[in-house]
Amino acid sequence: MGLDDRKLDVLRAIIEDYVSTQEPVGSKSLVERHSLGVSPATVRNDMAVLEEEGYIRQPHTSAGRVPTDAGYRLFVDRLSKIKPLSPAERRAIERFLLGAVDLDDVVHRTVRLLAQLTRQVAVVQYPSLSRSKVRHLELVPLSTTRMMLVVITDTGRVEQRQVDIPGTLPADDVLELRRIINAKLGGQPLTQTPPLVQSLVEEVSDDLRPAMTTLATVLLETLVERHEERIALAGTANLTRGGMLDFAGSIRPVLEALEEEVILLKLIGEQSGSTRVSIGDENEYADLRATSIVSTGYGPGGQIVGGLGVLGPTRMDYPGTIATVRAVARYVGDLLAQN
Amino acid sequence: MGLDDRKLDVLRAIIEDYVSTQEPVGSKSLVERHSLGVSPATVRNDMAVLEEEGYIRQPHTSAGRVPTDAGYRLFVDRLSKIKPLSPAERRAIERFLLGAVDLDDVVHRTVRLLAQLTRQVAVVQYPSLSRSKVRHLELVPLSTTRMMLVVITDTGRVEQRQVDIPGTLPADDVLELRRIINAKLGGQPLTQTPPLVQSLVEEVSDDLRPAMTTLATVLLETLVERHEERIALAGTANLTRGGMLDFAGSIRPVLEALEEEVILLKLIGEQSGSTRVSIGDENEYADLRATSIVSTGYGPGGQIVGGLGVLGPTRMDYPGTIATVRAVARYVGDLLAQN
DNA sequence: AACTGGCACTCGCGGCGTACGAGTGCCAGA
DNA sequence: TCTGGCACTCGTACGCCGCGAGTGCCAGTT
Repeated sequence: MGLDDRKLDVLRAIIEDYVSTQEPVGSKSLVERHSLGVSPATVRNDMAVLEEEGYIRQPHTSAGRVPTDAGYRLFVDRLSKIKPLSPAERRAIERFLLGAVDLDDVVHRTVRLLAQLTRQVAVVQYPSLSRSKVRHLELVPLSTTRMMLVVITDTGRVEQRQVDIPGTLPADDVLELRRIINAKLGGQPLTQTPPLVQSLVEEVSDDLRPAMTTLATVLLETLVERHEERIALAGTANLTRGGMLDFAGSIRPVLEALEEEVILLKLIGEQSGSTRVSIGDENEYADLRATSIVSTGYGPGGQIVGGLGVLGPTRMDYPGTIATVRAVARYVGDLLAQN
Repeated sequence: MGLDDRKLDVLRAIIEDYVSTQEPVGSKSLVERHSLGVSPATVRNDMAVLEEEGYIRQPHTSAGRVPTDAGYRLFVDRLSKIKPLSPAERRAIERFLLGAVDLDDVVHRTVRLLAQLTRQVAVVQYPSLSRSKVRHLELVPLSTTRMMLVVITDTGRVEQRQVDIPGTLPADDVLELRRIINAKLGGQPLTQTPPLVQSLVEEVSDDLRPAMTTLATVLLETLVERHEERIALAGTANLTRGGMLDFAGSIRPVLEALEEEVILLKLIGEQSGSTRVSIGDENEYADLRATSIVSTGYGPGGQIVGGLGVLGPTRMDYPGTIATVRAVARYVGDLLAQN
């Protein structure tokens, strides 16, 4: 038993045909469309073995074969070569991302670009605060008892919160608070800030203490506890491609899952540098068991600050999608490095 | 001819039944479910008239009647009373919106709340910059040749852009620029800023002029030209309710339209105070001809700073939806007034 | 031992004809 | 002006059947 080279060729051919036609593929059409050098009967024997091993299956007795999740997995791991991008695609990426003016813009352009190139649903995580460093903190007085706290990170993210100060605070004190906070937190990774924020309170004179205590609380909330991560989404309309033949007739659960930021973050968030492919069942969310996710990390230089990826039916063009996702991630990383 | 009261009652009954069952309604079941006090035959005559007048139609000869867009329009304008919200709904709104910490949070909570209550797709426009006043402008030096420009509006929006300054700029000059800009623009409606921004350049000494010119350009771009408006969206999964019987079998064009911010803005953006209902054909976008939009403006006090609304199949519960949209808008306005 | 051609078998799909029944329009009578 | 009755329409569900793609198996060839 085991799988010799020809059986693997057959599997690859089945997957390629099925991905492009979306119809179960039979032994006869296989030999017609690929130069396998053997007869349909031989292919049938190979198919029987592949089915026994769980890489393909028959939707019904008198139909052709369809890849299983395990089949796609084998294909992705060992049978497919990453397609190089066409020059047209490279140009599209550059043109699309060029001219982005701020982080929001970069993220939005990226997610739309990904959706358009892969014709799948695209997801981009904003640079994670936990991978960012504090570049600057600003305190803007809004009234005598209220100010705005603005945190700017080295990845370009800007978070802001309004803070009610107990008692009033002269302008000089505001400057002093700002100086102290920046001296302590500036340049520090956000993951390191909690102990530093705690210690802030001890650094100020007694009369500034109440204000600093309030600020410290808000800082911790803003930077660590709350909506720490953000997500951008595009291309949901692509779910309806292929006449809804994928997704067992209902894209509802998929749309619902896509509205849950928590789920999306688990899927594409905070990646390592390598590309990850999650196929069908491998996914931990039952609602997404009919989908595959291709995701990777991105960031300036070799550093990873966030994740991005696409989600589509298990029947997807893995080599092409993987290539596109990687290329886009690299371009975005370069773009961030320039700032 | 003309429509006497009973005919209008019949139309109302048809719409109510059709909205709840999603099936063409016949004369017999109508008299069974409503106390119209007449026989099916009479209802049939009324139906014939209503059909002639274009308020209802038959999908096919041997089927019941279905409301037309004109029928819904008449219903909304003259036949329906706004449903008062249930206490449970009021409580849900309060609970959901309470505890929002900043504008982003308010908008996100609002849009999810709307989607949940109406079981439709919800859209919320961020407070429009064109309806906002400048509360404060901040210049944050990031390096010797680059700074960040932060604009804070009275509606809580914070826009920021990085600016490359020609030549270097001492800290004192930065403060001076900030002072001048704030003096000129602070408290001004953003719509009034373009001429003011122009005049900024003339107000500074020669050595600050290049920097101020650059800043003025970026200010104009940020405040007026670029992505001026933002949108939040939720509940797209609700489009698939009712087994895709609405939308003529494909929700694809609807999803595509929802990804176009420009379209959404036209639909729900910058409203007057009154609630607007756009039914089916009335909509100018062909892709949305199977949908209705209920939208209204919101803002602190009597002022309108943005729009919000929901989008669903023409077969929707108009009285309930209108009531919910209005109630949510009022709560959000109150919330904004508190800041 | 591996491959091939041939053959009988399976079974999903599409087309067709039929019975059913919900719903209608019309008309004569109250 | 409303009502009951009646003939008519027509979309849908159902059952039947033939087609054909595709299979598994086997005997024969290399």
